[in-house]
Amino acid sequence: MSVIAPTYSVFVAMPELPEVETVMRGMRASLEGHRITSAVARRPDLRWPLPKNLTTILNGRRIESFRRRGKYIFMRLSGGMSMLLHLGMSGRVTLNASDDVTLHEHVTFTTEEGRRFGLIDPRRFGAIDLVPTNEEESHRFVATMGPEPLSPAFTADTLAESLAGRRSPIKAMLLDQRVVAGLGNIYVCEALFRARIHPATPAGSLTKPAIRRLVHAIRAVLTEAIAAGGSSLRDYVQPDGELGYFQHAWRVYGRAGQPCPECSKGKGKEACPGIIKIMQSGRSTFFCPRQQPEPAQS
DNA sequence: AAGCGGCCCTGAAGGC
DNA sequence: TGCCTTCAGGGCCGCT
Repeated sequence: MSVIAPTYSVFVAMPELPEVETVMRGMRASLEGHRITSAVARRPDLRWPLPKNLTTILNGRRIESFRRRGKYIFMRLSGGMSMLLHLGMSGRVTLNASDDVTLHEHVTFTTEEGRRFGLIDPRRFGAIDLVPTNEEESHRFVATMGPEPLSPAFTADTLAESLAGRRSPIKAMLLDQRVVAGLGNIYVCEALFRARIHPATPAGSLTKPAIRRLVHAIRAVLTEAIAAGGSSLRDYVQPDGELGYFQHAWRVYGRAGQPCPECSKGKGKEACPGIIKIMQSGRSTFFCPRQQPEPAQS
């Protein structure tokens, strides 16, 4: 008999790559090798209709492994089937929680080994689908997705190629999952700040040094956030959920009106107006106008 | 065809 | 206190 960890839930406010990675690691630690003995779907759809035979197909299968692609989690099952999971905006996973069904807990399954998995998603922007394991990469959710930002395939050269000729603001381009996988509003803001790039810069006008800084900044912020989320998951065993601790490391996101953490360090900080918020394509963008000046017009 | 706005959904937060 | 409006955003859809 295996040791069952204390009850906990994995909560993330806005699941981007690091949060999805954290959730996937929690699922792997709790569920890998287990056999599903019951599955329940309490509504027919999330963002899209659930597979009609979802619970029937899950039932009896062994959970063999997990992997992440962008913001999607693949749970590979015995018999050559994979379940895709997207947490949308408000997705939360409970593992080994109580038998009580939580509000907005749309899907639940339990394992022979005594684990209970629950997917809670109030806004229902999340998704679940099934796909044969050998066809994972051609599933419509991931087929057109760009490179994993932490993989060797994501380089200044490949990013420059994607951005060439594009007049959209770099902020919008980085949110496009076809350009690079897994980034959302928070980490795009953070990466642009670290790379000292104005979010409205036309993507195709970025210089190669700027693109190199951007690739480095994206890798750094994601790596740090995964480390923080991981430690949060490892240490965190309360039932009611809490943000991973990386939220405290945000330098610009959600900090409108506050001093810029970079400008505050150096001379001339009185010339910095602090972090400001603008709207781009209906999304909020946070940046420092002094660290990230508007690009020179040419 | 690139680019952009609208839409889905619920809960939190702010205004009066 | 309570009701109302606004905002949050991932990703798809449709219009230009």
